Amino acid sequence: MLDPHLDRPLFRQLADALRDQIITGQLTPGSAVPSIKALEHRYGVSRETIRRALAALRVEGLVVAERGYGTRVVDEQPREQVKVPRGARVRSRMPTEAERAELGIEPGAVVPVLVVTLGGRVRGVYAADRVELTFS
Amino acid sequence: MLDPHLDRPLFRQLADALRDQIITGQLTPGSAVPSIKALEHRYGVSRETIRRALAALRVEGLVVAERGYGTRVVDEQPREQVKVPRGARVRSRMPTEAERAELGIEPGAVVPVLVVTLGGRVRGVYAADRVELTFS
DNA sequence: GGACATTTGTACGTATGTATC
DNA sequence: CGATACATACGTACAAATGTC
Repeated sequence: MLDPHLDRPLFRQLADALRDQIITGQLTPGSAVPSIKALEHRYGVSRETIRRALAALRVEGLVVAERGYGTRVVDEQPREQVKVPRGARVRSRMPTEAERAELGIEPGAVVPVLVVTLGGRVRGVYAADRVELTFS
Repeated sequence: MLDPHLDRPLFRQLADALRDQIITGQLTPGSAVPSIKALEHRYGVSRETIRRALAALRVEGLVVAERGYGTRVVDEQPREQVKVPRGARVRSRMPTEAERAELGIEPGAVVPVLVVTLGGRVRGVYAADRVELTFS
């Protein structure tokens, strides 16, 4: 399955394989990703390789890890519609630690924030996986 | 400086220290972050701990790593102003690999994308570190 | 509550590959 | 070509959180 001789790093090959399983529905939202130990046996690579592959998927926002429990495919939540006033400007970036805490972004989840400003003043900071901005 | 007995993991303490140096201007945009070896000596922790700290800062979009050269503090670019039409909706998420390639997001950089849709159809996908949406 | 197995998190060591200077 | 610097990948050990019996 994984080929150390390919140009692509092993952990990326593994991430590709798992991503494919998520996209094709073999791993469904909310379901558990096989444990690190299981993946070690399944793919014959070391723990670090597994962990880096899972870390890459976390960065893509596809999975979240929970200590003592396991890693699961993210279950998309219904999004709140947030109205953006005229004249506003919108940026997106990664949150600071303080923002993570305030917005309740789970440790291990990689979620951008949407920042709405009006006249240079911040009007709102939103976790990007829970809102959709509307311009109307 | 770093204290293994604190509740906070070493690599996060180190990330905090480096982030502080960036925010306070001791490490200026575009300047080099000390090399992994230098940081090993400076803080007395292992290479992996250093790398995880730097990885955390990359996830925050504060630094980028360049193989064979080093790690440097990101230099914020002037942002293109993109007008959003009435009725549009905007989401933000992490890019797919294909989008990364298309938008020219460097490997190792953690940059969200802004997705503008109108009537359910995608009108634009932008690298979040290079644009600001305006609604007027 | 306590004991235990499972699972992820953290942290160290070591070796090799690859790109830049 | 050599030195430097980051990337990948193996191994090991212990800590911390969770669930089960």
